[in-house]
Amino acid sequence: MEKKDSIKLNKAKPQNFIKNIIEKDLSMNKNDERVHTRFPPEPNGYLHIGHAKSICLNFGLASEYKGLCNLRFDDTNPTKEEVEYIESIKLDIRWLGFNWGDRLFYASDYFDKLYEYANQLIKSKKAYVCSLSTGEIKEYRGTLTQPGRNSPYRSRSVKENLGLFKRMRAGEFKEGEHVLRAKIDMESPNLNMRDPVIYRIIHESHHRTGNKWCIYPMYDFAHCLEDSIERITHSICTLEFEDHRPLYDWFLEQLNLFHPQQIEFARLNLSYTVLSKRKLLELVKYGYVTGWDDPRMPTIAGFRRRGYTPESIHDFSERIGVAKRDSLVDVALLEHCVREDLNKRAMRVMAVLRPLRLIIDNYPEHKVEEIEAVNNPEDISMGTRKIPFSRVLYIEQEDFRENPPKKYFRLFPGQEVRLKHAYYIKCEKVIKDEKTGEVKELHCTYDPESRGGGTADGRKVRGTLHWVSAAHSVKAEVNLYDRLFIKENPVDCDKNSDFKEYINHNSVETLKSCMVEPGLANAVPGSRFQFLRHGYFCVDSSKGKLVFNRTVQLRDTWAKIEKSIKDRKGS
RNA sequence: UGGGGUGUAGCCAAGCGGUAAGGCACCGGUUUUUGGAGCCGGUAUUCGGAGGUUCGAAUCCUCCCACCCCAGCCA
Repeated sequence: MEKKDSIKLNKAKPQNFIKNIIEKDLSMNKNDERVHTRFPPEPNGYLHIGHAKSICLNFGLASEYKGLCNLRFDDTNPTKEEVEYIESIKLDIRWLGFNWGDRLFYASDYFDKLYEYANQLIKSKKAYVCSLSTGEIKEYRGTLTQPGRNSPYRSRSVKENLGLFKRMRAGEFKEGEHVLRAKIDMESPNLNMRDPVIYRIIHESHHRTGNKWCIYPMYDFAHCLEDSIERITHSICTLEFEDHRPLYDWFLEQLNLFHPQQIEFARLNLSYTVLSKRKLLELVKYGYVTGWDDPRMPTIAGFRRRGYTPESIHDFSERIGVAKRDSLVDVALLEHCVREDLNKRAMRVMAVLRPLRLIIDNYPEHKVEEIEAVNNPEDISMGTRKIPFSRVLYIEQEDFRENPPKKYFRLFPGQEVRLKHAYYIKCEKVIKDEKTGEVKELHCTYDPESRGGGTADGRKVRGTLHWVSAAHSVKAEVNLYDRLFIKENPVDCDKNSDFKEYINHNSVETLKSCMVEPGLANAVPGSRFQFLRHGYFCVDSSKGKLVFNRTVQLRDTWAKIEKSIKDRKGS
């Protein structure tokens, strides 16, 4: 009994090290028992599934502990940022179902304050204007194994620094002429502490502050202060910032400000794709994909167009957990998450992707019947619909074999199968192209007593095929997607090769002559369906044409059996 | 040969001195008008390795090994 209860509890509340920290803080009354997180993207690209993990984490933690989560654009570098990205990021977060309320902030909102803090550091002799060139700064910094050397400008007077910094701001200098640096320790084993640059001159217009500024704060200086200003309690970021934490803490201590806690977790890696803005940008720029929202892209926009649901992405991010270990999550888990979600929600329809004509010889020529079909066997409340049935149908090419392999229980000469929702049919004759030998059409007979898919004599058939009535079906285009890369971890390559070498050049197959049941003619863009026995598909918005994108295939046991038969033969 | 991290099944991941959760994948079986879904069952004598402490170690100690991150005026 007791064991059962504890299992239930674990299931209901999976733990991770961040929750442990928060719960400990809460129990010690730290931060007045507040939990306040933030999601701080730089608007320099589209969000991907790795960001979704961070979004779910930050907003999820806030809601679980009755706290708040801010959205903050970390726009401290005008050379890389664009308004287009801001809009896409907001859209993606909303689509995921999160709400930042009235807490939308920008780092650039704090430029005045940040400038004040910098002056304060100068006054307390903790910052100085350095006039070394970029190359010289690098040289003075030393290496991983050798300590750095003090800049000759390190001992400038407070007065001189104040004056120079003011003139930097006034635009009196060219880019690179001077920087403001924190005065810490050039011999620190942590490179980040060797007098890091905290302000640099950039003569470029900023998307929000225009030409008001020509000096911009660096991440390390700005981020901790932004967090502090917003009274963030837990500042969650990825592992590569672990080395920056001492600096994060240093600024807050020097300025004696509210001190959020930085916590680092491992970023998401997903098999058979890449998750870095730089690499995704390359795919877009060089035309490997059609854009940031190409359904093959691991971007949130891509998954949306692919037919993924926000719920499935939440579920995924819950299941992968949060830890500090570098990991490569199997994309099969993500696929499982959408299947599970869509299985419960998607309406079943029949669509023949590669049509093969089938004529029922003993069915009256002009007769049309309306067959009732269940919309979703997982959810009877979704009701039923009528589908036309007639003498000439289309079935799937792969549902017929003239010479069936072992265990094949679809249609072949002499074999009886069921047409889903309709009748039993038996294959009587195969018409082939005389020259190519290609199967052109099938002639079958049906059992009028089997309407609805069962017979009075109770005889069983193994196979059930989907079909559409030729005269009533609607033509559609279907995009079948496969993984974008052929290598599980495309980034794992030696120095002289590139991740692009592992691109799967057959990652999309477009079928232009698919036949779908008539009810789909007016399907709304974005709506999702299960194509019976195929997978989940969603309507892509495109002018005039009916286009479906395959979200994910159904599990295919037969494909596995067939493969194992082939493998056995081969060996 | 500097510093910071991380090693639990094929892939994730819990575990915090009391005798290895859970999910995905995989393999059986059952059921089925989707070769889908469901249901039932199986899969780590052992936690990177070697020592040590302890009645008892994945958990504590010591040494070793492997992998990741850091030398932007990017974030």
